[in-house]
Amino acid sequence: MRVSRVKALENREQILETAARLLRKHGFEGIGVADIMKAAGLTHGGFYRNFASKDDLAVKASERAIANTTALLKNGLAQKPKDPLRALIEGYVSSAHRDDPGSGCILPALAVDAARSDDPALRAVFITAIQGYLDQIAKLPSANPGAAGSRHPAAILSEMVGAVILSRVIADDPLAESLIAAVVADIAGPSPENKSAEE
Amino acid sequence: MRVSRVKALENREQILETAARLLRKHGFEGIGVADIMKAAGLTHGGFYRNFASKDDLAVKASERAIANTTALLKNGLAQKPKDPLRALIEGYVSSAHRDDPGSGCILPALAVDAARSDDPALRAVFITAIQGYLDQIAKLPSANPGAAGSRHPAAILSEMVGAVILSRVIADDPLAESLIAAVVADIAGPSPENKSAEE
DNA sequence: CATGTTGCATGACGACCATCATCTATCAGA
DNA sequence: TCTGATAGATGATGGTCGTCATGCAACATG
Repeated sequence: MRVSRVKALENREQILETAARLLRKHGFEGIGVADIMKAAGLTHGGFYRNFASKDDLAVKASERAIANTTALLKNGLAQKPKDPLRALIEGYVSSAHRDDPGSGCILPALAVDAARSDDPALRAVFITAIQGYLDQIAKLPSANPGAAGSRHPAAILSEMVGAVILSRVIADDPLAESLIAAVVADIAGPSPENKSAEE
Repeated sequence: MRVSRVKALENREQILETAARLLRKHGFEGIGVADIMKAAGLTHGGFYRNFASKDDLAVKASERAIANTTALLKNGLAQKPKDPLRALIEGYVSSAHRDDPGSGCILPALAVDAARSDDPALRAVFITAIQGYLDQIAKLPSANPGAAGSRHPAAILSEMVGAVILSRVIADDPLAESLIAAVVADIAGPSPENKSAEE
């Protein structure tokens, strides 16, 4: 079953995108090569012509996932230049992000799996991702020049990641919504529409 | 190979403690029943006389892990009644906790695995654990009655959990230490010994 | 148009896994 | 002391997994 070169490239793309989604959803050990290939519309046979191993796929798919979400992030922030920190947090710490790990940030989805791995290449990908987030947050104009002061980017990122993970555990429990609301307010301050009621 | 009743109880305890440690270290899918039993000094044969399934063990071992760490927590806090929030954070967001997931809090270790699970019993255990932490934090005398104000417990817990997870990813990188320091200072304020240099 | 090349399907292999059946040696109660 | 009960060892089973060998059909080059 040979296929044209452009089709072969499309297939590889499809494998990468599918893997990026399924690995985030099920974890590195929660889904197998055969299932990923099947979801990509192929059989498991051609896998090792595209990737050296499942670990190799994990690295490439993680890089792809990061690239996709950072692109989304930049687009989202560019459209809301007024309060970028709030825009970031409201998108990140949200029920939509909680309910769709397959197309969300890799940190709440896979950081724990990466921490358990002893593959240096995989860890490097995640370290770079963390650094990227920290740099992005540091560049954000401090949205809270007042009482709360401007916090260290590592503190903000930790809170974002932890909030998404905890909200995924409690998921359908009403507690999840209040947790999300509390964290958004904690980082970005009280929501603008309620601001007049403050002080 | 029958064994006395007290010995049988000891064995069950040993399985639980070993499982609580190894599951936190490797994740629910990262270690098997046979390896847990071997580490507990037994063979895999007697497992199903003690537990209904591996999922059942995951529930019981998670409960055990929570009981152990909350006991440690209460002891630690009782010995430092001056600034309990700081004591909590300095113990939780620390390189010691980062480097030993096997005897640490289950939330950074296993919450992601629990979120992926569809076992209601397992999820219930983790929801209870989160609630317990939130209640404990809420009861803590607000250590920052000043500028930073008293934050929502969910915000503090999210930051704690996220910080430990991220620090485990970057582990040996020097970035890990600065992340820990930044988060501790963010939650508990500047460390007391440096306090005179503040303001 | 001819032919060597190659992407992918089929299928198999060995390792590992959760689970269970069976056996046996020892304990606990009479 | 005798005997039924049982904790745990041994071993097997069916399933899943990552990985690879082989074969084929279609492409790209001449």
